[in-house]
Amino acid sequence: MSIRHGLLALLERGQMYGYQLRAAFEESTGSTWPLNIGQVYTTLARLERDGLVRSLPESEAGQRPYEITDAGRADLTLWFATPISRADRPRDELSIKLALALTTPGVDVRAVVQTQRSATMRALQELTRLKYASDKPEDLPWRLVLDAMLFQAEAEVRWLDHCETSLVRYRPAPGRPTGHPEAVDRTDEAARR
Amino acid sequence: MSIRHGLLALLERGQMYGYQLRAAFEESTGSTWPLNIGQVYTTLARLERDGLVRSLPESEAGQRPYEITDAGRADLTLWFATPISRADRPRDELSIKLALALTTPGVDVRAVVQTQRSATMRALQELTRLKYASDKPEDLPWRLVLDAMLFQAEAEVRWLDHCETSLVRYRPAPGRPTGHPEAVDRTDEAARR
DNA sequence: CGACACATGTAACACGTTACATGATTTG
DNA sequence: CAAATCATGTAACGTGTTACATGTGTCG
Repeated sequence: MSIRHGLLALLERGQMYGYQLRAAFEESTGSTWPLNIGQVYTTLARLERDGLVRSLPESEAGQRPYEITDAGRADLTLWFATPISRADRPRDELSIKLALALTTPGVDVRAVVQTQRSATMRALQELTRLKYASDKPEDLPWRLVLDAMLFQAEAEVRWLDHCETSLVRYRPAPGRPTGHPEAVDRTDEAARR
Repeated sequence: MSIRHGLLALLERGQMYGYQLRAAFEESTGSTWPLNIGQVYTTLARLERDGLVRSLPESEAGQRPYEITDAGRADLTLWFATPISRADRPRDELSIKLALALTTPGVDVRAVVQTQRSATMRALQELTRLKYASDKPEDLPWRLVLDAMLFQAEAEVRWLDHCETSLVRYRPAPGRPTGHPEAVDRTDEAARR
């Protein structure tokens, strides 16, 4: 649903053809999620089928611009007016992974948490670097997208720490022992940082 | 990729058939993301095709259990050992929406932000209620999944506030005026809460 | 008996990615 | 000229959702 409405929003600024739409989309969102061109065309075809856009005659240079229709404008207005609910977001793979790790025999949950934490911390640094060492400091849309990722990564690190803390007191369900009984907690908990 | 590995993890606990797998998956993740049964069967078929699980003869009651193979176990181990990177997560529809709202003519960005903020705050309250008024306080996997959602929702609210702050100083690109010049900021900013 | 939960599957569709085919234009 | 970029499309596949078809077992 994301791209569908994204293209509609871009077309609200004026007529554009596929290649332009991809460039505009990536520019608006800071090239964080590259948009593949094939999907632009298939999405445009679906939008036209649904009456939300209208394709215009191909130009002499072989470009086929599209324009938004009234129905498309209505759809777009609705999109902007409707908040995105938790329910219609994709499953969070990380929390599923952690939840399942807890009940899967032979998995060192703390290792999983720590590996993820390192990766997320690295991502955090890279994002911070991008934020300050960039050539487009004036670009508010881009900065907000970047900030969203920063906020999310920070929350993830906090959650991972929270998981680690919770784990200390966790008595695994019947199965093989984990190799780190709770008597050890103070030692390596303090040593790791 | 999420469910594929999720099913593998569940099968690592022992043989199970489709219906059981769905129940176990939903129980592990707190029924937050209901898993549709059709997908369980198609995913199992793909896993079998790829040699990660093996289907066992149908029982007298018409149940077809599956067991994980060595290849499946290897795949699962790799999954747990590999952190989930920012790159392979789905696009964040909310930040795309906000980014595009900024450059779409006729959109009241502040209204979009505030509507979303209200919705997210409501979700936050509901999650908090669930956390404390639940009949499964002992269930660590479920609690961690819930906490992940709480952390994310909190981060989202902070980000939305951050957006609103950034917006105050934002001078929209050439186009029609927004109707709330910066001279007004102190008034409605204070009145809203 | 009839309704409901259990259980397996299939079909159709939306969305996303990768890869390929095909040309026009620009530029070193 | 050759290579890169611009530009449009299609095919194949993975993943996810909804809906339907089908049958068994249980319980009021």
